[in-house]
Amino acid sequence: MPEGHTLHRLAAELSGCFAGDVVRASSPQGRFADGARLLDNRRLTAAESWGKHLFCHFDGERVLHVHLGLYGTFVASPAPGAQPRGAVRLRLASSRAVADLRGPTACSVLTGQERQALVSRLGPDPLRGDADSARGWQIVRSSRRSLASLLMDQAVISGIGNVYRAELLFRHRLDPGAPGSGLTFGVWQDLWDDLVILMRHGVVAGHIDTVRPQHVSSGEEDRPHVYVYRRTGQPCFVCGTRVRTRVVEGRNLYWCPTCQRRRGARRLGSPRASGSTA
DNA sequence: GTGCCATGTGAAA
DNA sequence: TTCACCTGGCACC
Repeated sequence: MPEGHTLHRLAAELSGCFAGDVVRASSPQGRFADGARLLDNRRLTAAESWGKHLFCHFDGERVLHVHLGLYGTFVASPAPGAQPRGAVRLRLASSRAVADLRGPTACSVLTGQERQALVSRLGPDPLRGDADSARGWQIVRSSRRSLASLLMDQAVISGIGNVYRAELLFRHRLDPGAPGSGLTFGVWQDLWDDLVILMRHGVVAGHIDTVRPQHVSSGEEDRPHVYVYRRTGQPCFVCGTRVRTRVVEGRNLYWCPTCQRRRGARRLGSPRASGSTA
C-alpha cells in the first residue's frame, strides 16, 4: 500500500533491522543478480525515503534505490527467515534480520551523485524535515493544470498518491478541476500543513486515515478512514450526495460534487451557481 | 476458489 | 500510448 507514509515506515524499519550491520545481498529470482553482487558483504549504514522512493545507503557510496510501484513489497522478518518463496527480486540478510523485496517497479544500485540527481527531480516530501513547500508552490501558482493533476505530480509534492489526492481535495472542499493558478498562497499553505499532519498520522497508524470524528457516527472499530476514495455511488458523509469518479492522470479520481466547489480562494463556503467540476 | 482491481512508475513500442 | 511488474485484498460464486 505504498504512498509516502508507507515508504517512510519501511525506511525506519529497515534502518532498525540492518543499520550498522554487514549484510548479505542476493537475488533468488535472478533478475537483480548483478545489483545484489554490488551490495553483498557491505555495511548498510542507513535507510531513508523521499516521497515514494526508498534509499538504502551502503559503505563505499553505494545506494540501493527501490520504488515499490503499485504492488511491490519489501518485508522484513527476524533471521534466519523462511526460504524465499515466489519472485524475490532481492533478499537482504544479516545475523539479526532478513528482508525480501518483491515486484518493485524500480530496483537499482546508484552512486551518491546519482541519488542526488534523482532526488533533485522530486518535489518536497511532507514527511521530511528538510522539505521546502515553496518549491511545489512555484509550479502550482503558474499552472493551468487542474489541482487533481498537479497533486499527482511528484515534482509538486513528493509522496502523495491517489488516496491522499482525493482525500486532501475533499477536506479542503476544493473542486478537483480548478486550475493551480486559481489557488491563493494561503490555501496552498493550508493544504501543505494539513498534508504534513495527515501523512505523519499515516506513518504512526500504518494506514491512511483522513476522516474527522464529527463526520461519522459509527464506533471506533468500524469507523471509515476515507471520505471519498473508492466510495463511488455511496453517500458523502457530510452532505449525502453520491460520490462520483472519473479518470484524471490515468487514475480514478473520487470526489463529492456538492462539497467540493471551491476554486481556490481563501474563504470557505462561498455559494456558486455552477459548481463545475470539469 | 476465482477473478478483478489497485495506494505507481519506467520501459517498450 | 500501452505494457510490465506478478502482490494482495476483496467481492462474488
